[in-house]
Parts: sequence; C-alpha cells; structure tokens
Amino acid sequence: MGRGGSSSSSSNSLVLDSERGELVRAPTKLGQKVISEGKSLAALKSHSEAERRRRERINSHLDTLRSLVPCTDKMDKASLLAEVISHVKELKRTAVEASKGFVIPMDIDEVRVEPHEDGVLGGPFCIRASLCCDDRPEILPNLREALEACKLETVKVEISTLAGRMKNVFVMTGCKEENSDDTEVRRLLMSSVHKALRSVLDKIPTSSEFSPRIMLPNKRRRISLFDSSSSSS
Amino acid sequence: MGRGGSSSSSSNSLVLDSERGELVRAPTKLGQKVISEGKSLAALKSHSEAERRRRERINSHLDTLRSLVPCTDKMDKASLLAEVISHVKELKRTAVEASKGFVIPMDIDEVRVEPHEDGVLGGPFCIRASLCCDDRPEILPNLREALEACKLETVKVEISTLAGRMKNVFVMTGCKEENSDDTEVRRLLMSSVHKALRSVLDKIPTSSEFSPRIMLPNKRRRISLFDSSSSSS
DNA sequence: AGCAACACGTGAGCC
DNA sequence: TGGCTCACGTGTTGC
Repeated sequence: MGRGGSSSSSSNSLVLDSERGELVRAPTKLGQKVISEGKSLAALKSHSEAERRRRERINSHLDTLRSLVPCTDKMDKASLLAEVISHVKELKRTAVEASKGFVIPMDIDEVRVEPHEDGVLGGPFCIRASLCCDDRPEILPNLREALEACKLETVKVEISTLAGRMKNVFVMTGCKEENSDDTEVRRLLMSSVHKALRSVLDKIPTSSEFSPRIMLPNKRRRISLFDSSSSSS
Repeated sequence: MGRGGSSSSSSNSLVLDSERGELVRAPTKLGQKVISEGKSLAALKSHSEAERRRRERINSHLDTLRSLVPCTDKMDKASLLAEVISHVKELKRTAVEASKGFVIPMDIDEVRVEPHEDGVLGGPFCIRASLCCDDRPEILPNLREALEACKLETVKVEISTLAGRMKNVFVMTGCKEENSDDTEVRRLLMSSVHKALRSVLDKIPTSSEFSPRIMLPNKRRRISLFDSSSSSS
C-alpha cells in the first residue's frame, strides 16, 4: 500500500491517441531517450489491457449482483455493495434458524411478536408470533380463539415440544385491504397479537388439572395436537 | 462510456510530492500558463481526495463482505465477488424453500415419508412425514392417534392451510434405544408411518356433506387452522 | 524477465 | 457551477 507513489515521471512523452485509444509515441525529438526511460510501448499496452480486463471482470460480477438483489438497478457501486451486505446478513439469519428447522422451546415463558422477515419476497405483511410455555395441550384452542379475535389470517403454525415445554410459532398475514405500508397499523396489529398471546399465557394453570375457563361460549376445546394426556412421549 | 480518453494532457506540470502525498506544482518556468491551462490546484486536490474517499468506501464494504463469506480471506476482489454471488444464490435457494418456510398444500392428496435431512444437526434419526389432503379439521385427532401407534416421538408439527386444502408435516424421532444406524429398522418405521398416514387419508369422507372432489377449489373456504367445529365429543 | 492485483490521480459526464 | 461517480492509464509491489 505505498500511498505516495515514489516519484513523478509525469512528463514522459507517451500519449493516448484520441482516435483509436492506442498508445503511441508523442512527437518529440528525443526518441530513444524517452523510450529507454519508460517501459516499452508493448509493455504499457499490455498492462493497460490487462487492467481493463480486470475492471471488466469486477464490474461484470457487480452487475450480476445487481440482478440478484432487488431494487439496486440504479445504485452506485458503494450503495450496491452495502445492499448486498445487508441481504447476505438477512438471508444468513433466516437460513440458519430455519434450515436448521427445529424450533426449540426454551425454559422461560416467552411471548414474541415481530414482523416476519420474508427475506426474499416483499410480501404483503407478515407477523411472526410465538409463545413458549409449559406443554399444555389445552392451550391450543385458547390460542386459536385469541388469535381469531385479531383481524389476521394465520397461514402457518409450527408447534414443537420438548421435555414438557412447548413452543408455538404462528405466521400471520394482514388483510390486503389494510395498508401494509402504514407502520402505525402494523404496530397496532402486533400489539393486539401480543396482548392476545399474553392473555393466553397468563391463563395457563401452573399446576391444576384444568382451569375454570369461562370465556368460551361453546365448549370446543380439544384438538390437542398431540399428547392430549400425559406430557411425555 | 467514452472508452478512449479524449486527449493527452500528459505533460501538465502537476506532480505528486513524494514525501507528503500532496499535489504541488512542478518546478517550471511557465507557471501561470500551466495553471490557467488545467483546473485550479484546489479543484484537483479536492477531486482526488473525493475519489480516495470513494475508493475507501467501496473497499470497506468489500472487507465486510469478506468477513461475511467464509474462506475469502486472501482472495482478490473479483474472486471475492464471485464467491459472494454464489453464496447469495445458495442462501436464496434454501431461503425460499426452507426459511421462508411456507408449506404450500397442493391440489393432489399425498402421503410422503422420508428421512429428515437435518442439514445442521446430525441428530439421532428423524423422519419427515407429510400428509396433504382436504382441509378437514377432524383428521387431526385421527392423525395423532395413528401416529401414536408408531413408536415415535413427534418433535414438531407444521400445519398449513390454503384454499380448502391442508398440509400437515410431522417431524418425528425414534426411541434412542433403537439402533439408528440400522437401515432396516428405519425402513420398517417409515413404512409403518406411511401406512398410518395412508389409513387416515383413506378415512377422510370424500363427500360426507359436500361434493367430493371437484377438481378445482373454486370455492374459497375459510382458513381455519385447526377448526374444531366437529370432531371429538 | 513477465504477469497479476492493487491504489492512485485524472478527464468525462451527470445532476 | 461544484459535487459526485465512473473508466481509464499508470506506478508499484509480490510472485
């Protein structure tokens, strides 16, 4: 990284011919002197050509990156690279924790509601809501009911059980009529979903057989996905 | 994209001072002439400085990418970009069909049982079983019951509904006492799981209360994730 | 010696 | 007009 080039050599007499883009020798009286002083003509030419090829290689790769990452059609190089970086990070995140596949229930109760990073498709508007709690099969109907209250459509649910704990992950999307771009609407929806899950979590009996569930108009409990009786196995 | 720079201007007398890297005027007799001929000194200086900052920005992003993509520590720029490209492509591939995760129910009934490619964790022995059929909530208890008969532990279930169709994906693992390496045992287990799912599928009333199997789900039914309106009790 | 990869300054063009 | 991005040719360094 020699910052300062050592010296000038600014006035050798090699110039670029304006017509053909080829290197020629400038009209001068001291022909041999100049030639001996600089590199040979052929050397300079091949050098610049090699450099041109190198640039083309790099720019070609930049172009394919541009075609791979959306909305970068008219970005400058630096911004394009920045966008590539964030895309790689995002893809990595979702890939690691979904290709791995298993949703693993943790030991602490938890309610999480967040935008579902689609990563690829700029979908309408997705929420990823998860509830981690004790493995109580009877909470599933409650969950469903609570989520139905929100004006969202559940497109996917993922349930994992492990060692008496369970984690439920819901992916939901808003009605298309609502403006997905309105962040205020999003925040409101997510907040209501969060409250719904929270209420379900709070209603879980810590040890009793079954809870005094009054709220339900009809007694449609059950659908215990699996494991309706004993927790293990 | 003017390929050939238009002309030479090769012998203006601005040179780079070897010590400080600053632009100075070369010792010459025709001072004013030279200055008036080119841009002002300050202009040239700010220009080269801006260009330097631009390069630094780009190279900084390149470095970040290098840290993000493995095994690129000593690659040249072009190869690094090529590697970034292939990584983005690969991440995208797995992201669309795994992380994005939506299991999309198809129009044909289907039972599939296969070893669960873990991808990351070399687990004990996992089976991925899926059943695609009409969206009949009452099949869930049947499913559970049928799968309980097999000596497997369900670690994850994933349910997607779309346009009156549903797809259930189960990830199950065998008891640890059984030898996971025994391919014969595996085949046996998978076969029994397959039979179980098959039996559930066959039990689905094709037309209990409605026209059986019109080819197209022209009728958009509700997405009731696990609607329990019927079934037990 | 040659080749490859880099940083640099500079002209051109575009807001 | 200045600020910017880009492509170009060149000097330099390491193999």
